[in-house]
Amino acid sequence: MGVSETPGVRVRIAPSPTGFAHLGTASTSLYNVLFARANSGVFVLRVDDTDIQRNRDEYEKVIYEALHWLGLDWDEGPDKGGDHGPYRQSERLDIYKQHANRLLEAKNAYPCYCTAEELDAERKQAQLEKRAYVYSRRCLDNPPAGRTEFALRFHVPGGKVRFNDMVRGEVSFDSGLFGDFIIVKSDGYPTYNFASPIDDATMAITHVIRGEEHLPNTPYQLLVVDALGYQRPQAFAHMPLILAPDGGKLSKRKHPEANLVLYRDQGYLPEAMLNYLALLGWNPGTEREIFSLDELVEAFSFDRVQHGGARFDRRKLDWINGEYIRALDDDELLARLKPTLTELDEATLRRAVPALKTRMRTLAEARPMLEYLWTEPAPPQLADIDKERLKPAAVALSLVQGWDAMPIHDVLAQVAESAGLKPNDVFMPIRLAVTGKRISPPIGDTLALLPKEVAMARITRAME
RNA sequence: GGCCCGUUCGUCUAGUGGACUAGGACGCCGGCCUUUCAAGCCGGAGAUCACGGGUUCGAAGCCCGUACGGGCCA
Repeated sequence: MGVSETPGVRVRIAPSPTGFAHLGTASTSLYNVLFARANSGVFVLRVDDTDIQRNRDEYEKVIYEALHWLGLDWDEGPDKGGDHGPYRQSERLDIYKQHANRLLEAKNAYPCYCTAEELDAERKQAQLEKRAYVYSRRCLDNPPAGRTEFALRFHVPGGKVRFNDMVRGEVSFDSGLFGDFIIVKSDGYPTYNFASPIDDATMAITHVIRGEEHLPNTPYQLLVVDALGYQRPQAFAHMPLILAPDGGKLSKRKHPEANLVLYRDQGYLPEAMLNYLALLGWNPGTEREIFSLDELVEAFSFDRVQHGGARFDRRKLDWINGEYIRALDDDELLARLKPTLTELDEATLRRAVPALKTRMRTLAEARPMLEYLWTEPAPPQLADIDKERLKPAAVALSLVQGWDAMPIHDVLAQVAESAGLKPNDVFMPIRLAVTGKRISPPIGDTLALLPKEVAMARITRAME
């Protein structure tokens, strides 16, 4: 599309391994990958694990697994290595310490001995006086003596902080409103707004593409970068949040459906998922809706990204997923279905695929459709008239040449016609007899997928 | 509470001052097709463009305010 490449692009995601992989992580990763690929850049995975004390490895793997499922692979990361490691924040504590010392020496930071209670009091006082709270700078001007426990505060120089956002254009904040913020907590751990810009700078990240929730953090991080004498990223892109159906942020706690692998387990195709995620907050400016990853790389641009959050709509996802399933060729669909239907032999499944294809929005919907093939259904309660209708059908079926969908269907259609009935008057009792359900594949397929003896036995049983 | 972001059919969105009697998609409703369910095709309902001022010959689109929603900080 004539979009010129930016050389040397390096982008990153920095997920926290705090449980399951979140939809937002998938979405952010996707946009990073799109940008990296369009610019022949490098995609870095960094693990933001400074807050986590337990089970780090496991949660990290959960994220890897989810991203691999989507086909969003990274070039550098804890598991892959690279020239800008280490890629876990927990392994970079020395780096943060060095940088903190630099700021301390340059008087861009100072120790703060205030207790939580004192700070709280300051804040309440400000609220009482109805003015915006900023730290009093007591520990800069006149630190209390005799205390040993301290945090490190950044000495905010004041003035406007401006930066370029590829989604929103130039953004500016007044740093006079910030107050001196904490960069190292009293336990020695860096805060997010300290660690993150250091990582980005030392990892030579050129473009920071992340969720809109980080927009207010950006000026703090830029202040740190400037004070350290690093180059700022060339640009940021703050992507709209994925909202829950109720309009709030999709949170891990309140919304179990934020869990990415759930969608895999429920039978969504990764390529459909990516397609839908891309459309949440972005549009191509045309009426086209279906895009492969490669096509997204081609079509995507930040200036067509929405500024407000977008609600996650499962129904639209369902539709897109159905489109992808229908577009799969039979062999491919078979391969995707196989792992979820271990009860069935491959030959049977292969025969079922064509009939299933237009009937599924998710892979998981194949199961209730085919369950009768390995589970004997309870004998149906048929009305007497239906039992009567089964009799000529059973006779005709027993005489059928070749147990295949087409001849079976034709024979049953004849039975109905010669009895002066609508096809469904005959088909439905058979469907019920054989599957125990009102919904099943087309009648010929429903029968042909079962061995003839089994099908006949179920029909006979239903007539009793 | 402060700062920031946003507000067009139920949802995702098109729209960058006249082509807007506001377009598309999902969903919904109806019809056709049909063997149930789907798929497919055709049609329909659905948005006083959050509200109030202003600028302009002309505003969904620009400016100001209000309301509401969301995010961040504590």
